[in-house]
Amino acid sequence: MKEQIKDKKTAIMESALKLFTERGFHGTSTAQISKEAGVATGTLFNYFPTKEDLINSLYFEVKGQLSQSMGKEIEAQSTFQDKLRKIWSNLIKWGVDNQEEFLFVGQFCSSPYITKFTREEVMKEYVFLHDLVNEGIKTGVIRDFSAELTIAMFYQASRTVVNLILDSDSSQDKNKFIEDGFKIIWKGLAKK
Amino acid sequence: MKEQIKDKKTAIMESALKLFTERGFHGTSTAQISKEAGVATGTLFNYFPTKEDLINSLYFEVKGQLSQSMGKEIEAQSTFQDKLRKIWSNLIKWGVDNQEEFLFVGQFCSSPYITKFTREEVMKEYVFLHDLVNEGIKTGVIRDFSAELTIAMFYQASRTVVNLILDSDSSQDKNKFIEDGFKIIWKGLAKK
DNA sequence: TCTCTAATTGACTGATTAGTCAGTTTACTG
DNA sequence: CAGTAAACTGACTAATCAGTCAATTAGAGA
Repeated sequence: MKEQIKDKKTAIMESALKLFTERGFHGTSTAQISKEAGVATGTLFNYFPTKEDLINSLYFEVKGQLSQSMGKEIEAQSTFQDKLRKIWSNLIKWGVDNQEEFLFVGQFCSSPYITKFTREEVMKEYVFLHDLVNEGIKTGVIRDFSAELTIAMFYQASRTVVNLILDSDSSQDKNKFIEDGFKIIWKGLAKK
Repeated sequence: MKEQIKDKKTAIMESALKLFTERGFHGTSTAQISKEAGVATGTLFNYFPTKEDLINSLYFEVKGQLSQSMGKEIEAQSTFQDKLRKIWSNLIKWGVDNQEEFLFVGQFCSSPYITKFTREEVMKEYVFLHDLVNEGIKTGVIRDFSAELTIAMFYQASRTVVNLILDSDSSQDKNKFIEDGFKIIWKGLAKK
């Protein structure tokens, strides 16, 4: 039964994710979500007391996945620049490979749903990025701006590149965007 | 009567803008909008055949305002860097001074409402930015990346800074964010 | 003042919404 | 097998939705 539980719950979350990115939060009804998941309406409310709970759970789930993908194989990188480069490509790969999740995060973050509390709560998962940036500043590899600004500029730049890739038809532009995007943000942040 | 028309129409648009940023598109009903505007429901549908028409009109209106603010006093600037610097501060000033409009644009652009067509349609207003960037590339002031990438990185960086300012309590951080943000994006884009 | 036209109104409609709950099925235990 | 607890169902509800339209109001010209 444990397996069943997970099956239905994930089915609901997957359907919700798909429909939310297609039609928006309020544009998607709980009835549509349960139908798409092949589940009764009541089951949805068994797992998520309200629709807003579902949206929030989805956001934490997706942000967790993103944060995990982001940190992959960083230790294997020797220089600070290589580490940042790896995070850069991890972020972009995640966005391109998980288009729905990527769009969902964008939608959620620009929506009135997100509170300052939620944003700060999620930020906790990015402590290691914060530490890395502070280390880079201390060792003089990157310029001494506030870590908040540095991280935000870096993260949003990666989102910009993903959006360009998703809009672009040609797949050869893809790598150019990734390379050139990093050139821009790295030169902007690096000390020399 | 001409005056009346404009009064009611703008009242509707202003109320819609306010409520959309507070509660999202689907989260705001046409009844709420008309009530807030001090107008009957029927009047709203007199000016905007459907709710989607209202949202779209609002987007074009707001983007027009933004594009106008962005280009202010550029001719007065002599160097290319000064021009970009002016656009940078214009963009940020607009976002900070027109918070609702700023958030609305963000919400709309990340929503499923926006089509590739709408995005391209709005892009036409930014031809002068495109020209400026191409000129910068040709004269060797900025690095030779695709104008699309350059503009997107620059524009999104300015949005990032506005978001940081809106989240920040201290007003002395504000100028620091604007200054440092430009340092980052300029060094990233400039040739030397 | 009267007339005509266009703007405005808000009660109304059929459809849809988030969420409920009494009853049914399922799977495990003893 | 019987007993039980939890998962699951879907018809149901009160509220709300986008959009309509017949009736009313207001202003401009004669």
